[in-house]
Amino acid sequence: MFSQACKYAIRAVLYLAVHASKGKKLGVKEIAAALDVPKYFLAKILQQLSRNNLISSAKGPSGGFYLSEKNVEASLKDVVECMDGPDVFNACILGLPVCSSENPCPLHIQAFAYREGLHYQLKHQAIGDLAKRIEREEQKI
Amino acid sequence: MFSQACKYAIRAVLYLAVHASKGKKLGVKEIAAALDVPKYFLAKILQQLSRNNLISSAKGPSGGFYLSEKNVEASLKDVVECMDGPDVFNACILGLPVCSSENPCPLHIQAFAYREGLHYQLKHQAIGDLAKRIEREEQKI
DNA sequence: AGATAAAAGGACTTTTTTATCCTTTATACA
DNA sequence: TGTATAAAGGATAAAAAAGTCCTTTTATCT
Repeated sequence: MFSQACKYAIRAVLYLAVHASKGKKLGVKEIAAALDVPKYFLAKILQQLSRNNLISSAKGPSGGFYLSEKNVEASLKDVVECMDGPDVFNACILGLPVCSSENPCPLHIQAFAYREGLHYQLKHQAIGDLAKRIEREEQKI
Repeated sequence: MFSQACKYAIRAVLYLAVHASKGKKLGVKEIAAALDVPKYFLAKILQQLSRNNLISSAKGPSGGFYLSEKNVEASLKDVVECMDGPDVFNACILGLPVCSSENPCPLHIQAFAYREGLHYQLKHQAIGDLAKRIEREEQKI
């Protein structure tokens, strides 16, 4: 479903949402260690998220990554599309160039409901709200 | 979700279910042309499916691929697991090593329905039945 | 101003996936 | 029995994804 980079991105964003803030930035090293993820690869991913204004960063001593108030309002759908492109939730499950409700591939019906469901959920939940649930339920990231 | 090889495999199997039979075998070349898929790559995929008894084949003149009566009773879940391994429908969407209903990742609830629903549908529908529907509704493969 | 810390960016390597080609084996049929 | 046909199998090539390293830029603090 998601590329490795996208998985790391989602986890990093959620980790930042829970553990960082403008006053408490986190460096790549810390995040990579906490998530048990390759450090340099994660650095690239955070760069990309930062360039696309999905996370915030500061250089220099006491610098690092965090989520601004604006960032917290975005959704994981934005993160996913930033990493894996805009078609993740629309592409045909069999890779057919044309596949829609009018012109469905043999698995369209089976795949549509579920994919669309995930899409909807990721789209309509703010990262900040998700983070609150994660804290409340003490979920691992 | 599925690897390219897996997508080709699903399409090839359905194509055989609709267009081939023991009395009317199809060669790689024909199938590849019909599906607009790389020929040699498809050959490898058909080999693998054949080795795992998900499709049938015959060498020599008037040889080719087809589905036996047994093959037709299998499900696309078998095809998918043959190509992408047994964990496709169980693996955590974020790649976490432990992720279950008891110990859910932050996206477990959202993803579970999606994956499990597709899994169920692919598992409980025989390839032969799917093929009938494809013919009836004149769907593209 | 100088030293240090951390992200940004570019270049590169490794691994995996996708795709191609060539040789061998099996079989049908004249 | 020889020839042609088609899958099976092995080896390799090309492309994409994952992962690493090095240099530059920006900021902080003394």
